[in-house]
Amino acid sequence: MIDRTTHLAQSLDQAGLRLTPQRLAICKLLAESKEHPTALMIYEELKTDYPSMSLATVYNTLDALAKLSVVNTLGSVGDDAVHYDANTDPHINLACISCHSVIDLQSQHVIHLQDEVATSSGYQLLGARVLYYGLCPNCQEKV
Amino acid sequence: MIDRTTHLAQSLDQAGLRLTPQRLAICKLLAESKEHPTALMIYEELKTDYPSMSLATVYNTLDALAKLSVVNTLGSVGDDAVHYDANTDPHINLACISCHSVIDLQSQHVIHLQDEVATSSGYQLLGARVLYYGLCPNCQEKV
DNA sequence: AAAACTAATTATAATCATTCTAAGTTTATA
DNA sequence: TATAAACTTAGAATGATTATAATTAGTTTT
Repeated sequence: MIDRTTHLAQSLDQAGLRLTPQRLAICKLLAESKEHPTALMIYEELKTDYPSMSLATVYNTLDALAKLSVVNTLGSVGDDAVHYDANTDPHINLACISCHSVIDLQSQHVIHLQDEVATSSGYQLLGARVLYYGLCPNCQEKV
Repeated sequence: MIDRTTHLAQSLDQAGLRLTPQRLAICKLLAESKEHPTALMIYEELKTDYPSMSLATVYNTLDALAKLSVVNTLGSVGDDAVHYDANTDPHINLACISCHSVIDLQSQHVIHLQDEVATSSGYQLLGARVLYYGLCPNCQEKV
């Protein structure tokens, strides 16, 4: 079982892209994060270790990873910024439109779903965005 | 079986919002469209009948409908613009990242999925975004 | 192991979807 | 009819993302 950081890095490598320290750091952060970060969030977190890092590099790397279908783009969650998910196994994302958190949810149904779409649609599938949104338990209390 | 345009209009009405001609036109277009339009697409289409229509009104109305959970926001489909879906019955959206078209797909699994998330997540669900993306049969040929 | 070439990064500027603001219109109400 | 509240409009502002140009790093050639 190959770890997720390696998987992302290998994908870049196999696509003929260089494994620069910046790219590796982005892969690592994205692979280990559970919070489905935006480009800006990644940039902010890496600033400490890579003070010269440019936001453009983050966007470029995320684009490359998305094109290689090893990360999914979840789109905005009420905060006008694209969130990314390095977990491309079939699963559900649950977003809170109040605190903008995103969590994962396992489900058998979503695995069947993916199979179904892949075989019956005629599309060459490159990614998925299975996201339900609403108020998380925490934010429901605040109302 | 109430028709979809009426449903959208009633939702605005019941929320205490006025049913202006602009809002009604937006509801109608959105309800009858099969192409999951963006704000700009709606604006362009309504320009002929409503030359004074402002893009801001389109955005405002879409926001209101989304907040009322009677339309879902699909996010971008490779074109950097948010697409909207007035069909909130559980179903799948299939997007082509090349021609930016979006079609619907029925599935039993997605109905179960919605039930499962609603009952087991603890979230107060307000909408869904079940979208698979890839290349449509048409665009596969072009490659 | 320097020269020549290519790829990647950076800083900054440009773009463009979306949101905000202020002014003017329409509708509802007294 | 006056008054206020809700809406629409046009245009300005915002801010995420993308493009550009210059610099740096890596690779290949000789």
